[in-house]
Amino acid sequence: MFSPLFQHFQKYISLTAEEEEIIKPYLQISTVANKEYILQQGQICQANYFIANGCIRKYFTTDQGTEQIIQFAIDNWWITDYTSMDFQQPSLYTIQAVEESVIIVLKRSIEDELFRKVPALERYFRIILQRAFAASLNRIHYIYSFSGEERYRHFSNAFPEFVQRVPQYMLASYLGFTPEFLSKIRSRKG
Amino acid sequence: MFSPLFQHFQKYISLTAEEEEIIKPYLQISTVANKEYILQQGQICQANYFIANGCIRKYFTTDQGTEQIIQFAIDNWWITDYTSMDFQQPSLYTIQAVEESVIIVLKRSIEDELFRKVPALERYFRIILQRAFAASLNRIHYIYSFSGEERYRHFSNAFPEFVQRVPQYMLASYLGFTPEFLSKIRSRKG
DNA sequence: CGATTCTTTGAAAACAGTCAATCTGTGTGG
DNA sequence: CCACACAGATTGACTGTTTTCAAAGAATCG
Repeated sequence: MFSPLFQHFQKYISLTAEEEEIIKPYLQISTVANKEYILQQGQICQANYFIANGCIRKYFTTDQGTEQIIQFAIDNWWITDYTSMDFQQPSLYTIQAVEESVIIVLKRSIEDELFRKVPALERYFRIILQRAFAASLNRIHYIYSFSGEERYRHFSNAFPEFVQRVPQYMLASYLGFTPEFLSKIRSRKG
Repeated sequence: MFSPLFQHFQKYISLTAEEEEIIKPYLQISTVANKEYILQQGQICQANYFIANGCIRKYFTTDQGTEQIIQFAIDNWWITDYTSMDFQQPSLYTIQAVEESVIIVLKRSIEDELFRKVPALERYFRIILQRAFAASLNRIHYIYSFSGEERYRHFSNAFPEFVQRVPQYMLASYLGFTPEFLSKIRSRKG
C-alpha cells in the first residue's frame, strides 16, 4: 500500500525492513476524488502529501478572480505549502485533485518525531528538496528565456502525456498565459 | 571567521562546541573581488557557497546574448547550482560576485562525509532548502500575478536597501524585464 | 580627464491580454 | 436513447504592456 513511497525512499537512501516498519504508523493513506480539496486557501497546511498516483494542483486566486496554478504534482512527487506549514500561517493556496488520486499523508505534527527515529529521512527530504528547488529555478529560467509560445512547445515536447492529462486551461495557467492564447498557439501549428 | 555561518546553523539546529570543531576543517573561507567568477558556464559545480558578507549573482546568457539573472545571494544565503552538482553536469550558469564578498566554501566531494559525522547538518540543509524552495515558488507567484511595474514597486518596497546595492540593469534582469523599461518605470514615479 | 559602463529617452513593433460570441464535447437525467 | 445543460475550447477585433533599436546623456573609475 505504501510501496510507491518506499520505492521512492530507496532511490535516495537505504532503509532497513525495521525502519520501514517504524515509518508506517506515521503515514496515512487517502483517496481523493477529482476536484476534491486537500487544502483550501486560508487554512493552515498541516501535512506533506506524497502522490502515490494521480494528479494534484496548487493554485491561488488573483485579484482579478482568475485561478493561477503554481505547481502540479503527479505520481511520486510531494506537494505541500511549506510557508504555511513552517510558520503555521494561513495558506495563500488551494491544493486540489485534478483527477482521482491516491495520496500518502505525513503530518507535520509528528514529522520531527519520525525524523528522530529514522534520521535517514532527513537526508531523503534534503535531497528531494534540492531537486525540487533546482526544478523551480529551472522553471524561472524558462519563464524568463522564452515567449509563451516557446514555453508551450518545450513543455508539450518534454511532457506530452501530461499535456493530454490535464485540461488546457490549467496548462495555460501553469505556463503563465490565458487559455485563449493557448488556443491561438495550437491553431498556428500542431 | 566562520562565525556568520555558525550563527546561521544555530538558528535552525543546535551544535555542540565539539561538533563545530569537527565541521571547521571541512570549510574553506575565500574573499572574492567584484566581478570575480565563482563558477563559469560549462564548468561542473563542485561546492556550495555561503555568503558571509557581500552579494553574488547567478545568471545565464540567452540565445540573444543578454544576461538573465536567476538568483541573487546576499549575507547568510547559500548559492550553488544543484543540478550541476548533483548530476556532475556542466552548468548552464555563471556565478559571479557583484561586490567584494567573503564566502565560505563547502565542497561537494566531502559533504557526505561531513553529514555522516554531523547528521544535524542534514537537518539544517533540509530546513533551509524548504525555505529556499518556498521562496522560489513565491517568486513564480509574483511573476505570474503582477505586471513588470508592479513587481518593481513590490520589490523596491520590500528590499529598499538591496535596490540601492546593485546596478539597475541587474535588477531589471532579475525582475524579468529590460533595463530600458525599468528606467521608464522610474521616470513615471519615485 | 578620458574611457568605459550605466542610464535615459523616444518611436515603432511585437507579444499577449481582454471581452464577447460561438462552437464542441461530454455526461446526466428524463 | 435522446435532449439538454454546462464546462471547456475556439475565434476575431481591439487594447495595452513591454520590447527593440538607436542615440544621447550621466556617472564612475583608473
